[in-house]
Amino acid sequence: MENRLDRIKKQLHTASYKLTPQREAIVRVLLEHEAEHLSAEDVYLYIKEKSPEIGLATVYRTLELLTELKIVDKINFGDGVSRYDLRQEGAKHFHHHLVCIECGSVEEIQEDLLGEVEEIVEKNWHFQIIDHRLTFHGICRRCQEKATGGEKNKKAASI
Amino acid sequence: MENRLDRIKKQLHTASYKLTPQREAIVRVLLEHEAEHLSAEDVYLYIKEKSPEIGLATVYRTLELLTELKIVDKINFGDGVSRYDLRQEGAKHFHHHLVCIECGSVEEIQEDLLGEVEEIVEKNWHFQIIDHRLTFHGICRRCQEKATGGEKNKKAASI
DNA sequence: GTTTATGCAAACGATTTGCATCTAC
DNA sequence: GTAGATGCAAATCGTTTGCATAAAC
Repeated sequence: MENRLDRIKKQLHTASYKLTPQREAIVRVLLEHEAEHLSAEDVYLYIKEKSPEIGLATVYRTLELLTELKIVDKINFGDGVSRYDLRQEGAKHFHHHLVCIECGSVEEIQEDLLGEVEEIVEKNWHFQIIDHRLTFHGICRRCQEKATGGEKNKKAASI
Repeated sequence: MENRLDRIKKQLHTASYKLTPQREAIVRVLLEHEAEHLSAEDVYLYIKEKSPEIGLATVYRTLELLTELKIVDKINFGDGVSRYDLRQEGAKHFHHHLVCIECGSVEEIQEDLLGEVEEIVEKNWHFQIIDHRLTFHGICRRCQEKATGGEKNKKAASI
């Protein structure tokens, strides 16, 4: 974990960006909450606990910076908020997501399942693929089990 | 085309929504600009040419309505604007998109290329898929040709 | 006639920006 | 010392909402 932080710091340095405590704090929060899909506001609130003087604008600016450097990926599940996801180290491609339309949970698939599909697209559409976004909308395992158990929970979350 | 409009009108009627001229105008615009990926503002401007008294709020409300009825799909390419795409008649799934990071053009893939991938996901992740969003980011054919100084690549894109 | 839809303007929330101040280098 | 980064507040932009009026049924 410490290694990973250091490597990100080096990336910033290499790209000649200054290493401010705010930037470090933001990266730390992302590392500590890797499984969640934090919005800028989420990151801001986490940091505020320890460093109350940070500004939301700085969070936005830093997240944009990290997106440019391909350290994080900016995703949008259609709810009007951008979320920021640490990219797996060395990952060429963005991972996939499973969004539950019942409970809103988001699961990640790290494997790249699109190899064959991309070959087809590159060949038949003459499109040179650089990255992809794949999200499945459906019912997660927990909600499936809930549904078959008792037909009560109906907290629809439409996208 | 006229048939399609009528069928959509019937869908509205069946769901007991009123058939207002505004709603019809919005559907017409969507039908006339099927290849584009119109934002609410785009739709608004197109309609304004012929019916200047329409309000932007009505456009938003109608597009939301059409999304609920699964007549259109709401997409987001990450530029902060929602776009609305007519769904192919009878399509169970959302079509795929090819977004060019050079020129910003958006191409559509109507075929469903995810059959096998979805089987894998349902089986290995126990996730019941209802719909999907798949977007490839890369370089479109035209921009590739531009980059290589006009290298010819005449193979037909057939499937 | 009742219910639903509309248009307008105001409200809203997420994100961006201008600017004076600060800080990493 | 200087270029770049920050914090704050104000501005911006897409979208939603309240409400009185109008139109579809």
